[in-house]
Amino acid sequence: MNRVRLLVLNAALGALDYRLPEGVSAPAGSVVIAPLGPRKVMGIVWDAGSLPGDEIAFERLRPITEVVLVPPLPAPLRRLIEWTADYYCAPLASVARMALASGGALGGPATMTEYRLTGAEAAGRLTAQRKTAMEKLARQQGTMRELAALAGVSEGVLRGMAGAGLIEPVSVAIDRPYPRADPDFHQPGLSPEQGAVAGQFVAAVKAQAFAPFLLDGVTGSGKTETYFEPVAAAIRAGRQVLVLLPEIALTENFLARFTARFGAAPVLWHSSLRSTERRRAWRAIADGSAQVVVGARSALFLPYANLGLIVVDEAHEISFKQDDGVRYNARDVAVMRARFESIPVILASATPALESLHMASQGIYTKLDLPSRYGGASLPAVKLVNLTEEKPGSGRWLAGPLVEGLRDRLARAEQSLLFLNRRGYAPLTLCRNCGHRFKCPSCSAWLVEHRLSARLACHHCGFETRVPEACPECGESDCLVACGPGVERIAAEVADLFPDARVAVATSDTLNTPERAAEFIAMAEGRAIDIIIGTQLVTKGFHFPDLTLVGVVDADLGLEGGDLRAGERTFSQIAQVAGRAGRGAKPGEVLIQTRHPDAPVIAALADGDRDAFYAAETAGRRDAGAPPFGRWAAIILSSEDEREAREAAVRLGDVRPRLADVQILGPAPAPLALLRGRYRYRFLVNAKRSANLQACLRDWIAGVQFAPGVRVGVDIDPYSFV
DNA sequence: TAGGACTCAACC
DNA sequence: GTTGAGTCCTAT
Repeated sequence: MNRVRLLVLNAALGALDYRLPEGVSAPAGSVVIAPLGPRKVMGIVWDAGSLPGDEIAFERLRPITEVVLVPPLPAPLRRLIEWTADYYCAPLASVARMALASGGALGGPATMTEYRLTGAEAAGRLTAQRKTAMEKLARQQGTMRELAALAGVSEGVLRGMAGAGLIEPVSVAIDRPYPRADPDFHQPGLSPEQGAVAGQFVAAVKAQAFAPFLLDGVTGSGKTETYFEPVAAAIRAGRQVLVLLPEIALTENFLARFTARFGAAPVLWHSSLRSTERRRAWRAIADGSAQVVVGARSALFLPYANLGLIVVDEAHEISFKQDDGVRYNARDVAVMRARFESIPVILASATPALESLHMASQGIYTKLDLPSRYGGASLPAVKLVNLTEEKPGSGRWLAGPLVEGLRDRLARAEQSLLFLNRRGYAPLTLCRNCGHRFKCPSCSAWLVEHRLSARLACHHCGFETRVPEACPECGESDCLVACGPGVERIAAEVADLFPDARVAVATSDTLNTPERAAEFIAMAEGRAIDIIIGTQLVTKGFHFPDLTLVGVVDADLGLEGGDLRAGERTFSQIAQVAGRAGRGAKPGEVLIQTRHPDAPVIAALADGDRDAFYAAETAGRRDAGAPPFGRWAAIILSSEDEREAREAAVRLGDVRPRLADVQILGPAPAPLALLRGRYRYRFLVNAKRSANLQACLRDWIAGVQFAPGVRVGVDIDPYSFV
């Protein structure tokens, strides 16, 4: 019987049965278009008997409209989708949607227009710009945008040249092949330690079996060069590699190193790809021609035809945890994907997550260490600046020792980096006259002043407004005061202290495109910047040889709020940013400003004693029943109506399961009680490892019928506690 | 009485 | 999630 069960890409529907027209074949994993009521939906043919759903008489089934011409999703990916949906309590369709990149990668035009020189002589005189373009574009072909970049002229100039018949359009297939990576392009000289580790990785790639590794090495120990060897081995074996990076802002430096090693850029995947690039990458990944894919977490669910290795770089990074839509942790899902694909996976980090270290200590992951700093550069000396003794002046945030350190580096023509994980100028603006505080209209959060753009912005929902002249509450003018520091304010302080210093602010606001990031890196490497002031964006990836001083403006900032991983996050963030100092021949120094020099995290940073920190943190987690010893989950109930949200929370609370190994806290208003116009109530669930947490949550929630406006979100292993 | 606001159930 | 049908209400 030609009945197929589809996983319809619609979270509320899930499985629906269809009829396969005569002569049409669609094996499991096939992507199809099917009629649904008056419209069409995309779906995936699922394995017979593995999706629960109603059985409907064959005569009532409607036929599938079309089988999409892409390779069927491979079985290991289908298992991964099932596992992810089950583990994170998410609809199968929402997970499957990530594999299809929301479907946008599938359709679309098959050709695009590129341009090349016609070879025609210019009639009459040639403008200087056209002349340059003619010279630079000899034997080149590309889109207007690409050619404009190559020739260093605007697209307008090129359009003019097209009109004059100097360049001509050519229609090319949109899915041009990517340049081939050459595993032997440039063999690097590895240290004996690196060589030994790389050898184990290469053997694992050749073995083609599930093998999870934890690559533990301090910043500058050459982790990237080391894991490039198994990447090369996979390329040689004709298999694909996925490298996950936490932030796309990091890729600039990574791409340069990759290209130097393999002679070609890898295939990039991230959420802001243009639709044509997305389609091209998706198809190359699905047909196996994309050799190495470098991407953000969303690259994890793509339908690789022939995956041979996964690398998760900076594996401790919390940005691998997705906090909207399907709430999954790409680091953990990467390990599961490697298991389903029967391939090795490498988690690389200088400050591994406690969970990863625990897996290694249990013998589940193989831990490999890269101890010494590659090239012999020494680790920076760390000093604490006690802010309760060394008080910066009023409206100032840099204490004496840090100011002296900056002065010293300026005199020696060396670079400094100031780290403060807070964008904008000031996190709170209030009225001196009436005490009015500027709040976001749709979130329970202050508006952050951004002086560069003269705006007040909400960092949760994107709301922005001009900074008003007068207080909207009392009407008084000239009464608004900025409270607390952001990077822009530190930059102002530095400019005031050292008017001649060349200062750059590096945040997601200022480095918001690859071009701007590249420009910043070029300036920093070219020593056109004396003092870099940045958020977490600057904590990793960058390698500036002349940077010898790192100042942490407020080490206590990340410890506030008291969420589970505050200590671990602070430790890894400051350890990472400290690793930016002294990467060249000159030794580095790190100054950490704090009001709590005795806090375990801060003391461990000062002593450079990672093991002491991990030991203390492990003990704390064990006592709290926190991961890796117990498990946490959060349930967030939200509604645009406060009363509706509260009532839903109370009703769910009334039917809470009473189990010995599951403890339920709440409901309580979430710390962010209002987010994007929705009122939020929260339960926290702490379970022993013996409990079946997901089943417990599913049964619990399924027992309550919620009002239509109420959304129920489950967050397994939450990172954000707001 | 046309049209808007709203609820509800089906979608295979 | 999206859609169309059904219901109720109001402005004209």
